[in-house]
This record gives sequence, structure tokens and C-alpha cells, in this order.
Amino acid sequence: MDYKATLNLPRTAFPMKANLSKREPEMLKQWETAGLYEELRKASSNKPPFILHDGPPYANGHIHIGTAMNKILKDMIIRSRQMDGFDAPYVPGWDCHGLPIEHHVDHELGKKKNKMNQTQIRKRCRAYAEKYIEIQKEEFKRLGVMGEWDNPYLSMSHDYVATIVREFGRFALNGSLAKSKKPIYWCSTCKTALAEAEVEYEDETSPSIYVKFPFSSDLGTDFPSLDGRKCCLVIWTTTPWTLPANLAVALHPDLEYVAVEVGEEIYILAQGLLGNALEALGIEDYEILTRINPKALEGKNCRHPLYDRKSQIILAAHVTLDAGTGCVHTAPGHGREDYEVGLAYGLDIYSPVDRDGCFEQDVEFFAGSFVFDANSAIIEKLVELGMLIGKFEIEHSYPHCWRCKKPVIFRATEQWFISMEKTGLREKALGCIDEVEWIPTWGRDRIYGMIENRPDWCISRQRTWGVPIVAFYCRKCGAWLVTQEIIDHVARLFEKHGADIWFEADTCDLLPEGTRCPQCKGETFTKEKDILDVWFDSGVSHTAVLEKRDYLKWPADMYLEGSDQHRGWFHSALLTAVGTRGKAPYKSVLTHGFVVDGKGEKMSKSKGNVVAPDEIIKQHGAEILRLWVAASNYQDDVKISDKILKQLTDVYRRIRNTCRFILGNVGDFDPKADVVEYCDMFDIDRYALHCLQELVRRVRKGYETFEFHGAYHALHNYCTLDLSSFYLDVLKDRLYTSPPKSVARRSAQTALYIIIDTLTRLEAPMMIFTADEIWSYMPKMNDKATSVHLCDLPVVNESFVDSGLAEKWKHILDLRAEVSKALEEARASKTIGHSLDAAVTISVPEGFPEEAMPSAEKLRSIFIVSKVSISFDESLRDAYRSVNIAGLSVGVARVEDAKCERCWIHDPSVGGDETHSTICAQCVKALKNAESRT
RNA sequence: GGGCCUAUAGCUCAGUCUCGGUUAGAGCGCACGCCUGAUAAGCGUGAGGUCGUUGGUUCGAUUCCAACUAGGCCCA
Repeated sequence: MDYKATLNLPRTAFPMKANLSKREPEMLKQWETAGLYEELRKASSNKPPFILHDGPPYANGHIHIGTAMNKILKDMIIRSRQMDGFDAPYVPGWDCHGLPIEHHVDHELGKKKNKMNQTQIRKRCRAYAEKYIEIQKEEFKRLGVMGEWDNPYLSMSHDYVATIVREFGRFALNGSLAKSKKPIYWCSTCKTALAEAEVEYEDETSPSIYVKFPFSSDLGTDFPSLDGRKCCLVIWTTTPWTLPANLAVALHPDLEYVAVEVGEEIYILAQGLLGNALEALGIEDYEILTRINPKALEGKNCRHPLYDRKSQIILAAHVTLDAGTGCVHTAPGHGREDYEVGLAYGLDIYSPVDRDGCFEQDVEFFAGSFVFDANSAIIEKLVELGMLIGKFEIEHSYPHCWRCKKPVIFRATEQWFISMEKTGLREKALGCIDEVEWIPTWGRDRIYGMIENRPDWCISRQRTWGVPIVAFYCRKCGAWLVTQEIIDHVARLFEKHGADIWFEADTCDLLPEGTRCPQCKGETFTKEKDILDVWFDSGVSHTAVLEKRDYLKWPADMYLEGSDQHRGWFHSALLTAVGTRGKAPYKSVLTHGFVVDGKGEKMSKSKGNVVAPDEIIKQHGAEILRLWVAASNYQDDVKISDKILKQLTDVYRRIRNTCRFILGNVGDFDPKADVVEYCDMFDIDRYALHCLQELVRRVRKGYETFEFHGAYHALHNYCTLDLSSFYLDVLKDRLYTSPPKSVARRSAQTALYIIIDTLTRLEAPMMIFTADEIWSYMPKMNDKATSVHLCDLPVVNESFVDSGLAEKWKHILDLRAEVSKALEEARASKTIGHSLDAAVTISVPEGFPEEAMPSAEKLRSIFIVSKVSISFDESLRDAYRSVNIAGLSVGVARVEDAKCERCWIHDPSVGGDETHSTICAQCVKALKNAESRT
């Protein structure tokens, strides 16, 4: 007789092979068709909200692995909060304006751009952004990210740009706004400002000159050895044309300077560069007179080498010993660092150069000449005045315009700023930082340091693709004008027509009727040409999105982005919220690290170590990518490599197979009718339910603290250790051989059903596809949700928690581990093959908890052997002696009894039945039981 | 160059912070073996770590402190 046919072997249609890359798109479609997201919204309208506000990715190019990780993290958080009883909507967004897009469009247009007006260029930019929004949207959806994809927020939509204008208006009207000069890259050929990204560095030959800055006063008081001597600071520069704009000489506060006598004169320069500089100048005959602490010179003045005016001595940390003299010529209108230090010392941002790159009319000697041409004239003048010490040429890398390839200059122009001090924005922002929960905690220090030290926020850009700065200038007196009426008027226009109207309409139509200049009562105006920094656009999303959609709330519960956003979005959002509402726009900020390669190094095209998300999806499926995010400790940088992905697919298969096995064993289980009461369940089954509660506790903790890797490891270890290698392995015999409807089998199935139900819901936020697939193969319950994603996370079921039981089983498992070792020895010596070949005798040491000793028959099934006897004679011969449990010995012998053909256990009862002569009594009973029932 | 951060088995992570103190844990992978009734599955056993390096504090440091090295983000 074929007894195999009488067994209850697992049966399920749930496939072993996941085939994720094919099945995932089908499931996504199915969810979309079913309106899963909408159903969730409907079902959770009464729940407390949890608002994770999406930081808008830039609508430019395909998503990369970092964007994918960010979105998956957000999705896992949203899903886990949602399943934990919150109403967690997700509104994705895009950042649409800005230079990178305009840059791309410029490249596409080439020379055509010159013939196009701003509106036409803006149209191309919009189309470009729209294209990538659609591309990225599909890519994000493919990752399984669930949200309001048909109604995302876009920083270029009409209502959004209107909000930007209104928020700008708040700053303008509360006194934060100011116009002042700031040096920027300027191409005098293209007559345009350039962004950092539009500058290319090329080698260039420049003059290299050493210039004297004579002291205005005698230094004898501080340095007696210099009493009555002609002293001067020596500076070195490669841009002589910036000398007319010189206002100061900077020294490093911590460097040591020396005064050296060269002929009649005393030169002062940094000691560390003395040798280099004098050698370059060909000066061999000199004497060091004294050392000079630069702090003693701070605030003193030199005379300008060209003009009859002062040049102040200041201290600045950017001075280096890399080259020059350690005395740095400072023209705040022509250099970034000069500008910063100039602000600190209250210097004028003097930049007497016009948009053609020529000196303005009031520049003595050089008025009207092009700056690069003026270099030689300036050098000649220095020689004439006896201020030049040395003149050379130098080959160095110098910024050039990306378009016309000509060298660019640094030139100060009028810019719009939001002041950090005028309204106390800095102080307020610093205060608000401590109201926020920063995860991890060092995020607080990071942003605090940045806000503490940042300069005023320069919000103007001389570009086309962005939201205009809504300001007007009186034609008569030149005063700038921003009023509440103007803001309201323009915002309404933007709401209706979009920001393009600013570029299309006549100025008079952009102004409310009857606008007069408050200064001079002038009636005609010009409009501002600059646009807003894109960080302002995305910064105000807390208003444009959270306040504008009634199902969201302000402030958000969480912002979640990469750690670069401490300077980016976290920063601009904080300033725009604090500046207008006096509060941070988020209650918590969670940061993740960057994705790096298997060696922990940054990905770059040149290194060729870039991993693309779509490749992973094609090869392994989005589920594996999600699992990668779940498994990683994202608070550090996150590594990815083929090896790591291979490991994840292995883990995935293990979890999937474990679930499949359970599904196979509950296929004939009807939870409505077949459930066994807890008190009637087998000891081991109750223990399994206890362990399950520990899993629930751990996984929930992982979700609650957003530490998914904790949840992931708990889940994996549970499947491998608690289930596969122990509980399920032990259970097989009972499940397969007991009568189908027996309490023995139903007890196990009750546990298995609870386990698979719990496990599936625990997995759902991470393994979204597989969890729902498992869900669809589970036994049907009346009230079973159509998708696991509509369910709640399981909570710890206290009635299944039994610490006494757990204590007892801990001892049994320790014992089992020792028996395993003994069996392995027996296997190695060919005494046995399968563990059912073994008859085991254990000798338990004195003091081993008696209550932890089940009957021999129970132990037989726990050890999966054919026979267990317990001996209290400690001197078992030829036995395995345990190291871990002192005094325990385990004897293993090949069992003598015949093997039951049905359950494979060797038992003396085999042959005892006439009709079934090859099986054991238990099996005979089971067969008869089954027959009588059916 | 400055600010912030990271470094534990081949890989993913615990432990250390808030107690410094016997053989530093888990899983995966690997090796070997078993099974063939979870089968492109399952079970068992085993080998893997001078806890980035060097100093310091201490009776004692993977744990505390400092410097350095490597890597990351942001600035310059």
C-alpha cells in the first residue's frame, strides 16, 4: 500500500518561485484598479493623523539609488504608521524650477536661445520638468511607493507659485527683506551673472605681482625696533585689476608675522612664507627685525598703493600659507571670501566695474578701460608710484564662462536678501531647533551650527526659470516698492495665469490700480527682473502643501531626507516657517546617509561603481530593493553591491519558503470551524504562540523607532530559528501523520494560522508584494480584508504570553541543542544517517529542572528521533558529554526496531497489525480514525 | 583647511552609550555531513573576529579620552 497517499502533506498553490520582476507590476496594477490608496483614506478618516511631508526631488533625470532609498524609507514609515492606527496620507511632490533645468534647456536650444523670449524659454523648461515628473512618477510607483500620485504637489503649479509670492510678501513686509551688493560670477562678454555650475576652470596666464601697502602710522609704540621706520605690508595678487577696489589687507590671526629690513624699507609678511617670497623677489640681503603678532595690527591702516585713501588691516581665517605673503589684498566687491570678511568688518562692498567689465567713471587713472586690459596700466602706475616690488607671470586655473569660454570676473551687484538679524530670524530659528526631535540626535548640532554661522540669505537669481521676485521700482525716484496690495494682486494673477504672466504682461497690469510711489508719488514703475532662489520655492512647501490641503496639517510630524538637507530643505523650510510663523514646520526630522558602493565609497560615473535601481528591479524585483532598505542601518551610509543583493535574495527566499510551508499546512484549515481553544492546545504550540509575541514586540519596536533593520533581523531570525529549524521541523510528524481533523493536528494548525496571519501583517510595510501575495493564499475568514495593506499591525497578545512556559522550553531547547551535537557525532561515525535512525539515552545531571523534563515520548518528537530513554545513571558509556550543560551525557545508538513505512519512526509496534503490517500502531490508529470520520 | 558623522567575523546587524571586568553574539554566506514527505526546498555540525591604527586613563579598555588613518555629508 502507498502510505504516502494517506499523509497530510503540505499543499498550496502559492509558488515557491517569486518571479518578482514579472509579478510586481501585475500587483501594482491590481492595487491601483482596486483603489487601495483611496480605500485606506476612507477607512482611516477617524484615525489620528501622521503626516510625513515629502521633500520634493528635482524634476531632472531618472531616479537614482539614493532617491529610491529615500522614497522606500518614506513608504515604509507611512505604511507602518498607517497600519499602527494612524491616518497617514502621502502627497508626493516635485521641485520644478531652477538652474539645472534651465541649463539643460540652454544646451538643447544652443544659439536659438538668443532669439527666444523669456516666456518661450520658460515654456521649454516647463515641458522639460513635466517630462521628468512623469518619468520619475512611474519609477517611484514601480518601487511600490503608495500615495496620491494623481494629485502631487508641483512647485510650478499656479497655486504653488501664488503661495511662493505670498510667502515672499510676508518677508518683504515684516522688514526682513533688504537689497545690498554681493559679488557674483559675471561674464562681461555675455553680460550675465553666472552660477557656480556655469563656470568652467581652465588654465590661464595671469600677472603675479607683489605690492607694498605702506603703514599710515608709525609702529614704534607696539614694536620699538620699528620706531621711525618706513614699514609696509607686502601683498601678492594675480588680479591687479581688483586693486582699485581694495579696501583692506587680511592677516591670519594665528600665524606669526615678521618685519624684515630690506634696504631702507621694512617689509611685513608671514614668517612661514618669508623664504619663498623673498627668494621669488630675488632679495638675498635682509634682516629680521622683530616678530609681529598680527592681532596687534588689527584695526590699523595702510595707505592704498594707488590712491590717497586708507586700507584697513583685518584678520581672516581664510588666509593661508599656500602661496603669496600671508598678507591678503582684500576687495569685498570682487571676491567671495573678501566679501564675507568685509561684511564682518563693515566694509563697503565696493565694485567699481560696470556690466561690460569696464571701470566706472569715478575710478581715477583707469576709468572706462576693460579690467583685463587695465592690468598693465595698473602695474605701470604701481611702478610709477614705487609700490611694486616684483612682477611675474603665473599659470593657474581660472574660472571661465561655460558659454563663451572667456574668463569671468567677480563683480558685486545688487541682490535681494532675507536678513538673519533684522527681525531676529537667526535667534528665533536657533530656538526653534530645540523644539524639534532630530533623529539621529546629532542632526540638531549639524543644523544648529549652520544656522548659527550662515550669512544673510541671498534669495535673488539672475535667471529665467523660476518664480519672479515681486517688487517694483519707481521710475521717478528709483525706490523699490512691495506692498500687501501688490502681493495680493500679483498672487491672484499667478493663481489664474501662472508665473508666466509676470514676463508677459505690461508692468502697469501687474500693479493694482492707482499704485503710487510712497516716496515721490510717482505713477510709473518698472518690475524686478530677478527670480527667487529655488530653495525658497521648496522651502515654503509646508505652506503650499500642508496648509493648503485640509487633510494634511501644519506642522508636519516628520521630514525625512538625506543628511545633505541640513543645509538644503530642512534649512530653507525652517527659515521660511520661523520667519513667517515663528515655529519649525516639522516636529521631527529623520536623516539618512548616502548610498555608497560595496567598499563604502561614493558612487560616480568615472569610478564606474554606480548601481541603478531599475537594473536591480529588472534582475531581482523592487521587493529586494525594499528589503535592502529595510535591512540597512540607514543612519550611516548604506552600502550596496551584488554580494549584498545576493544575500538579500537568499533571505527573501527563506522567508518566502517558510511562509509557503505554513500555507501548505493550513490549506485544509478553516479558522472559523477548526480553531482549538488555547487551553486545549499542545504545550509546544502554545510555546510557539509565546515566541510569536516576542517577535511582534520586536518588530513593532523596530517600526516605532523607524529602525527597520531591527524588524528585518527579528523577522528573519524568527523564520529561521524559531520556525524552520525548530517548531516547523518538529511539527512535520504531527501535521503529516495525525488524522486530518484530530485535535493534535488542529492544535498545530491553529498555531500556524495565527503565526502566518501575524507574520504576514508584520511583513507588510517592508515586503509589500509578498505579504499581499501570501495574504491572498491564506484560509478565508468572513471579515478578512481584501488586502493585507488594509489591516492593522498585530499587537502583542498578552493571553499568549507565558513566561513560565518559555522558561521551561528554554531548558528543553538547550537539551535539544546538545542532543543535536550527539546525533552529529553518531552521524559522523556512520552509526546513523537520519535522526530517526537513532535511539537516544540521556542522562540528566542533578539539579536539572524537573519540570523542564517532558515525557520520553514528548522528547522523542522534540528531538525527532525514534526513541528516547531517560537515565539517571550518570555513567553512560560511550556517550557524548555535554560542555554547555555540565553533567549531561547523551548516548546515541542505532535503533533496533523496524521502521514504520508511514511515519518513518522506528517502533516496536510495527507489524502488530494484520492489515497494515508495515506500519506502527500510531499510524494504524490514525488510518482507522480517518476512515471512520470520512 | 573647518563643521558633523562612521569604523565589531567575507556580508547584514546586535553588544559598548546610561553598569569598563570570565570563552564579543545572531543570521546569511562558506566547509563538511544528513535527508529526499517544504525538494531549484529542509535539517545538523563546524571553521571565521589582535572589536580601523596608535597612544592615554585604569589593577583591567571593543567599551572612556586623545591623536591618526580610511570613508561619507556639508562648507571653504
